[in-house]
Amino acid sequence: MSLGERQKLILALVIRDYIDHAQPVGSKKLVDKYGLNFSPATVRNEMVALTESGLLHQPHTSAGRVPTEEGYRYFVRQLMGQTDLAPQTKRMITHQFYQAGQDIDHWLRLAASILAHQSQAASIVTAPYPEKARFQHIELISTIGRQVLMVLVLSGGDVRQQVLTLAEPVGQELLSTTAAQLNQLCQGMDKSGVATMAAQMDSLEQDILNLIVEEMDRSGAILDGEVYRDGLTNVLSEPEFAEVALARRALKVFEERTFLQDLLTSTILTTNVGGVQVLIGGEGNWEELRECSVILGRYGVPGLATGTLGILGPIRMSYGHSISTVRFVADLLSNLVVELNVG
Amino acid sequence: MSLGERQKLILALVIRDYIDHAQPVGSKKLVDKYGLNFSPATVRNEMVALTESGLLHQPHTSAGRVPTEEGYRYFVRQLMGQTDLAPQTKRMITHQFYQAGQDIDHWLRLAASILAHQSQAASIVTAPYPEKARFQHIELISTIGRQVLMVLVLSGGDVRQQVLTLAEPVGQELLSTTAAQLNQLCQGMDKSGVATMAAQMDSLEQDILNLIVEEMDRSGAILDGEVYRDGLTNVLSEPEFAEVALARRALKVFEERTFLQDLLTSTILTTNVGGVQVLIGGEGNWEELRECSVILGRYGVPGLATGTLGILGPIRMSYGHSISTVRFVADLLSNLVVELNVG
DNA sequence: TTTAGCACTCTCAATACGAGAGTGCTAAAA
DNA sequence: TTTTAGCACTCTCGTATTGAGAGTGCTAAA
Repeated sequence: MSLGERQKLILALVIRDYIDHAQPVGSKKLVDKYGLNFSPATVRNEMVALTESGLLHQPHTSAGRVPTEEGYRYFVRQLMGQTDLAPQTKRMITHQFYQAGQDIDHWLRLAASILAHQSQAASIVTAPYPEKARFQHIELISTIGRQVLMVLVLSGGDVRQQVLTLAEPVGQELLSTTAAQLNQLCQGMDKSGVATMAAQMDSLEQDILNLIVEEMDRSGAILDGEVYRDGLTNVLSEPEFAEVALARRALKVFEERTFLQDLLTSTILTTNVGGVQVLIGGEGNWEELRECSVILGRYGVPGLATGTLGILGPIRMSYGHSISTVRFVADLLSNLVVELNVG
Repeated sequence: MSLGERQKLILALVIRDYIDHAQPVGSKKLVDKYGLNFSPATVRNEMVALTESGLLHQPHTSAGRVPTEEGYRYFVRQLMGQTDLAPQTKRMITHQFYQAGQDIDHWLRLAASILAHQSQAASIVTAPYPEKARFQHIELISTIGRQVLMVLVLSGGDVRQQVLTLAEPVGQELLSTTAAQLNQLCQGMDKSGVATMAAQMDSLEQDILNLIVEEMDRSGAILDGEVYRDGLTNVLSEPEFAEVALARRALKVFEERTFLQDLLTSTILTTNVGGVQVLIGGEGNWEELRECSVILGRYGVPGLATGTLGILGPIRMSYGHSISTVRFVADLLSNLVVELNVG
């Protein structure tokens, strides 16, 4: 599909205008508004061509044109070009992160909030997960009665905690020496190493090592940790979701972990850190996302720890701004991951 | 306001029917459907009285009656009586919790899911927060570079973790001895105790103690920890939220932390553990909740650790079932808190 | 190749109208 | 005194009609 320059211009204008006003755009309006130096009739001719190419669509014989999903895709991939946030927006966002201090929980929550606010869409951010976990350190802490808190530090500064209930109370001293012993034995081991070690132990030590293996296993999972969501109600203000059933179906994808898991695993695998995936109109058999677009990005340090972030909004979305925002926030979070790891 | 027995019966039937069908209910229908042994005309007379008392309302001259907010309140407080979940429902819920193992994160997530599913409304569960925190144990773990992970165990098995960045790298041995030392010094202290202790220390120890004080401070806050939400999209399937603007306004209360904070603090303070508060139509100046009802409960062990749970749905909600569910799940969570503390 | 002119199509808001449901009132029955 | 049958009345809601407005496609001229 190769379009003439004028066709590209008209397509871009139609899409931009439609994104802003959610109204079919007609030939006359287009010429008037953007001061084109050719006539409405010419625009109409080009529009016929664009409609035949499947990039535009007429809701009915005598309405203006509306972009099709294909049209949006062409726009995003060929026409839009690289966009960037306004410097002052960047400063503003950076400043907010700066104020959030060093707490990763804060950062992720803030990231979700900024994404939602900037794009006026629903946003999602997953905590960074380490890619290849190695044992680094363990502590065993007696809390109450037979409950023991195990704190496990994996490579990359990833910290897990887990409560285990023992058959009978054990004093803190014994726990401490056990922990020290395990620390020495397992230093730097990966999952299989710890697993074989577990096989050689018995009772208390074995239980603990098995628990460690279990936790390390989880590190492979994409959606293990907490998921930060924000702006779910934003999508409700878009006119395309005036029909609540549509809104409901779309939001369900973000609300239900199983959907989310599928969505993230299927798209994230093909996305590099710093890269951004745009899914328009549920392309790729996402029936639930038929009326939506999703922009997903990945942040972190490959091979160490990476996480996912993204937004969900109507197909009629300001792609340039949204993509830039996702990319920018991803960069900031990546920096955080680096900082936390390098110290 | 004292009603005759027949009026009470009619009011209850109208409300029950309206809850099920979301349609104004008329005199004839009522008599036919529930086999009343008096005539539609009689029902009409009683309805006039109920309408004058402000318990029922006619959308227009010739429609059936619809409960007013006052009507719902009267129903919930005087007519409904104590309800309980069906034994098989209880078993089912208990079973699900049983399968969730001992992970409190799992439990809370599951609680939100069950509340949402049972009531077909949006649900919310906050993690339990300890009421009077005492120092119990601390561990300091070197993770990467100058980053040190502090794991703090407070009374009641409440575990906090916090990362602190030191001026220069410190070895694990020094960290361990420091931790051991602090453990000895601060055992069982409350916040002010730790604070005075901090004043007497210097450098590393002081920094750590101050961080501990900060964490203990947080224990007073109602909405500190994670908040579990579920079923937000349920609300969208209710006909009263066909107008998306309404749905949006209602959901915002659950989505935004500040609203939620206000809501929980203002209602929870007057609710005992095991008790349930019902807020119908945003009574008490909750403009955002004008079209909704909220049922809030409290779980945990007073004086030790308590948390909040609740649901948000349309005013036309099945109060009996919802209240029973909130109460039942609260009980289960309370048991969990007890178990975790007693071992 | 572009453009002016024009008939044509389709939506949307406003209006009208009849069916249906439910009421309130009155007078008779219990 | 309380309950009920009967009936006229009211109001909503779905359907059909209509006219204005916007935008198109086509044709013929520039």
